[in-house]
Amino acid sequence: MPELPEVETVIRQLREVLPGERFKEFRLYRKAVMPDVTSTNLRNILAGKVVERVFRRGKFIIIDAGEAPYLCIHLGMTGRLLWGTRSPCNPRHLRWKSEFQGGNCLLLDDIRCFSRIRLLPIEDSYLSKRLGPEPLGNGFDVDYLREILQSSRRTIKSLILDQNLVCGLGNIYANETLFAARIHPQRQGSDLGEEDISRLRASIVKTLEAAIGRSGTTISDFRDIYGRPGTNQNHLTVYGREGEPCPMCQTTIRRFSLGGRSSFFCPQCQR
DNA sequence: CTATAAACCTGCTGGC
DNA sequence: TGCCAGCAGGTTTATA
Repeated sequence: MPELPEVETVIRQLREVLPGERFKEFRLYRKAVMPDVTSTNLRNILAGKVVERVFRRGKFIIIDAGEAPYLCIHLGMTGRLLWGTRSPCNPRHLRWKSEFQGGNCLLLDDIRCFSRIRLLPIEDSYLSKRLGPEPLGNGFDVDYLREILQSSRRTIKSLILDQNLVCGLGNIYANETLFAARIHPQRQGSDLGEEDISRLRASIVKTLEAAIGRSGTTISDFRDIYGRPGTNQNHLTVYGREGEPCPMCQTTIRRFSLGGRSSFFCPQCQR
């Protein structure tokens, strides 16, 4: 579910409510979502600390409470972070909860339990070194993109999905972006020319920014912190549209499997 | 180096 | 109506 635009939607809302909140108690209902620390341990480390800042790195949500390790949350496929003034009666698949002094709550609701919550040392090596640059940040320019593409024989789709190379794209936006750039998902990285690279970069930025402007894509599971869906699903060009006409040329959109994931493309527009 | 499959989970849909 | 196969926004690890 949550790719960069959905996570961005969530952190922008968290920024409105979390700073100033003081951690009090934690509940863990499914060990798998927080494998490295117990809730008792988490309380010992964070209780009494005040949230200072919330930010995003790729698809990770990071809560900074000052002189403490970062609370780092990844929503996996079906994770939702829900905000409540008290414990809401009905999060269907409650896996984890953080209670704040004063009665506010942050809940993790996740059907499939692929979400992960961890404590990370400030300046964690994974976030700073292993994860690629932000596609909407300064490091993601044409020179960088050319550098990572021209030396690789991998398909362009697997390259832009690789979080170590550029972070935040998932299957929906990889498909949408390649359509916008008129590039076939199976093209080899090293095969792309200067025009392709430049169009690809612009398409990634444009596609992600448009989706953020629409508060993310809700196929079925994504919700913001108040439980509301996004609207970008009404603007998808190829994802989930096998058999339908291409919005540009009316050619029938096709689907095939690449790296175990569905790829949608227009055989006319994308070469 | 690159690609594929499986594993981790649950729920929904479509075909028979 | 009921059952089962297949599929789903992600990531990591193993295998070829």
